[in-house]
Amino acid sequence: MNHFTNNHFINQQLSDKNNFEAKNNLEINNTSKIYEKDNLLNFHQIIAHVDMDCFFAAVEERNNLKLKGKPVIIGASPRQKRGVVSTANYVARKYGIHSAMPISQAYKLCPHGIFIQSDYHKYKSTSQKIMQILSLFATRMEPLGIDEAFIDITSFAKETGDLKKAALKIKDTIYCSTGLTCSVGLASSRYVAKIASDYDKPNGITIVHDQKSFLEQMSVNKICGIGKATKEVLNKIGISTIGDLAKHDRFSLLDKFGEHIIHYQEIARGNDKTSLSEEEYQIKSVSKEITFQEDIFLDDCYEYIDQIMKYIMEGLGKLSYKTVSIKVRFSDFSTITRSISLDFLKFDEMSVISAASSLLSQVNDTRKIRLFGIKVSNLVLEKERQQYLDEFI
DNA sequence: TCTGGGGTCCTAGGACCC
DNA sequence: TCTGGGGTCCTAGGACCC
Repeated sequence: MNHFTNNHFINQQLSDKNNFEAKNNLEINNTSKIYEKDNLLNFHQIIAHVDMDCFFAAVEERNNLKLKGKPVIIGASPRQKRGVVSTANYVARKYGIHSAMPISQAYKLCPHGIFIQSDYHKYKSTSQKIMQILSLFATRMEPLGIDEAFIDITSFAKETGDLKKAALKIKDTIYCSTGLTCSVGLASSRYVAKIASDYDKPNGITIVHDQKSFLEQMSVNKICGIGKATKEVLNKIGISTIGDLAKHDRFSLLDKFGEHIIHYQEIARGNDKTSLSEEEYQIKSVSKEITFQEDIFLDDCYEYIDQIMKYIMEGLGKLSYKTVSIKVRFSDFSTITRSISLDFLKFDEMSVISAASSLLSQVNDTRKIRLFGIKVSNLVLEKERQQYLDEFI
């Protein structure tokens, strides 16, 4: 039993890690007491954060039953010198393998593991199916990457009248359609819902009725947006838990971190009232970068421009762009970017190629290079580009 | 240990305009 | 001769997310 189920302002954590079917018979922990004033069902908005469990690895396991029970590691090939782990299933995690770990290290930890190179297109089609299902329950929806999303389920939850049932319905529908499990967090704000979905993984449901007691003892970096760098600075001034951040003097925070820290403090205080965006998601940039197996000379980067462009044009589809950037990472890992905004919106390949070449020619450095990439941004839909052209003519 | 790749958002300084 | 202030765009770098 965890400390939250002992708390008077109870947050429900409902889990069954082994048997998905048994979910339907789940009971709320007997010690739970839900005070009406703290019942999430009575809040003006109910946000669910749905996070697929070890998504890439789970898709591979579903497609190949022979993988069941084995350590599965998705990412670069272990034969490659450079590359990292993208996703490791729970069996692989027992060996100490985790996301972002160098693949060479993962191989040392678990040489008999099943290493699979990630196939983004395969995962993308499953992701689309999941997003479609989620939209059935949502009045508003914000995907976050390929395998998770926030959904506003206020109406659905209130109609159902039971938050646990509502969460189970979402999980069931995804499972029946894709064979994959996910973890769900329910709260009155998106940030708390996100922390909640992470609280009981995999295949869990966490419902937060009282944000304050749920958040108080957690490390500040549980808040999405507070990473390693910010955490270190916060720790130095005596802030280690979300409760500490909530209590800290606002003006001294403003001094050290600037305006944006106030939003984080409001989240820590359980005051985040922002709702999900009504606008449809539109991509803001398309990029492609390559890390070379062996460092190369600056002059050799030109050879890769064509190859990179193919990816970018594919990703752009009907979007026009205005800004072209290049990124160069040297062998010592220091990185520079150079960018240029063109006079007019463009949609052709040649404009990127010539802009990227020209930016590259302006880099004056003799160090060898481990990564080269191109990005286009300031994207505009074809329809809007036409309007823009009409105004000019 | 040796650090991918695809994104988003923020900050800060400078240019430029009114 | 000295020089405000607001707004917007551009560029570079960095933090952070999955």
